[in-house]
Amino acid sequence: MAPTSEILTAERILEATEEVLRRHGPAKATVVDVARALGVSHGSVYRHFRTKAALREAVTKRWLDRTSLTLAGIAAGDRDPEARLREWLSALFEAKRHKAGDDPELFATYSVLAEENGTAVGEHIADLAAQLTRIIAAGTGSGAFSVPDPAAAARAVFHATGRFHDPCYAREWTAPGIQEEFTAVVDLLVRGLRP
Amino acid sequence: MAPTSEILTAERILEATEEVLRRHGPAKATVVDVARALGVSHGSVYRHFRTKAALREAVTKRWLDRTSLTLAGIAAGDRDPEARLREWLSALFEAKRHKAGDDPELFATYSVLAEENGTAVGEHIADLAAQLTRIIAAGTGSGAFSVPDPAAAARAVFHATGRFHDPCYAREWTAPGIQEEFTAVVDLLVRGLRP
DNA sequence: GGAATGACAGATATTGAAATCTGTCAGCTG
DNA sequence: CAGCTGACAGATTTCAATATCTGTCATTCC
Repeated sequence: MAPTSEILTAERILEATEEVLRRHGPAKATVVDVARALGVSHGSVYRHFRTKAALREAVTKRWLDRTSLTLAGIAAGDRDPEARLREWLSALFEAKRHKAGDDPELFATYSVLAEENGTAVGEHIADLAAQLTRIIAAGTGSGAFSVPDPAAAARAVFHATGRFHDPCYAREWTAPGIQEEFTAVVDLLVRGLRP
Repeated sequence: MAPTSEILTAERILEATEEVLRRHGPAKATVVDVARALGVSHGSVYRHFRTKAALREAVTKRWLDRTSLTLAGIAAGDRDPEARLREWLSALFEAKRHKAGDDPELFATYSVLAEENGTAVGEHIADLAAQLTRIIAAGTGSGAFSVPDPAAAARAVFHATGRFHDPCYAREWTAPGIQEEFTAVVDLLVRGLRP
């Protein structure tokens, strides 16, 4: 089960940590568990990550980066900016909603990790805001949108749609009518961006 | 300290409960504490409130109603709808921000109460949304706004400004630049409401 | 010699017994 | 007799002893 033959890398530790977090949850996942899963002593884990907090932060970053990547594909698309904006926001909502709905425990686990890694989350949000900025800037270029500051508008759009991507609202994502709420907010924002 | 002379009313119990919650916090405030503060036995409290949960819900409702009342004054004002909308949203944000900033512990206490009383919060939100609906409907009447469904638009505006009134964002209300973020979101929404 | 180990000290979490609390109700009291 | 009390059973919380974990480092092992 635990291949001691392979070299111990940061990558393998991160994978084992994700598995331990999935199995035990954020409160009970220990460094000793991770070491056990890898068939090494916990001292070896500390050779690659200075503290438990650093290990958890690295796992959090990996998780956040995976979402960023999917959305980056949409942001870089060639559809007209308004459609791209709607698609991007829908994709973000869909992704979050499915993660929360398919495996609530795992989602709760990563929500806890996100809570304790404000910095990593901040960078992730900055990354997403940058993607939004590119879409909105493309819109101002093509005349589809008209805003004084695309970056500020992007942050505003991101904040205004928080209800549909912030984990603290996860429990409401299964409520009936949530899709209509989402559409209503996006429609209002898109109208606000147009000339 | 505890005037046993007066008649024990639901009102007096609610006041004592607020005081106990303020002193001990939501986790340690017990029905026995409330009874002690009133100089009566805890059995008497149960004569007015069937359960501890019912008592806490009543306190929550009172607290929420106090906010609703202040805002109702603005919603019923006679300024032009756009100014009234901006004023109403600013007042909501200001009220929350001050409550959270002036006495963080009390705010945290009431946030916990709100968490456990989803129904009361739901009614409060419906109430606020109704106030917003009145403002927006006035705007569609005067031609300041143009929306197909004022009630839906009101909900959308309320949800889109969640970052500036939902307790789960309280920690960000002291961040520098929050006022600019607020203005950016409100500007975007107001533009979206205009014809 | 570079990577891994495991014993260790201090910090944190778990556990189960004791204390407190919730909700009820028969009876007291004014 | 309407309102209040206080004893009670079962649920929940507290607390201190016990166990586990984190992070270090001298030592071991290829």
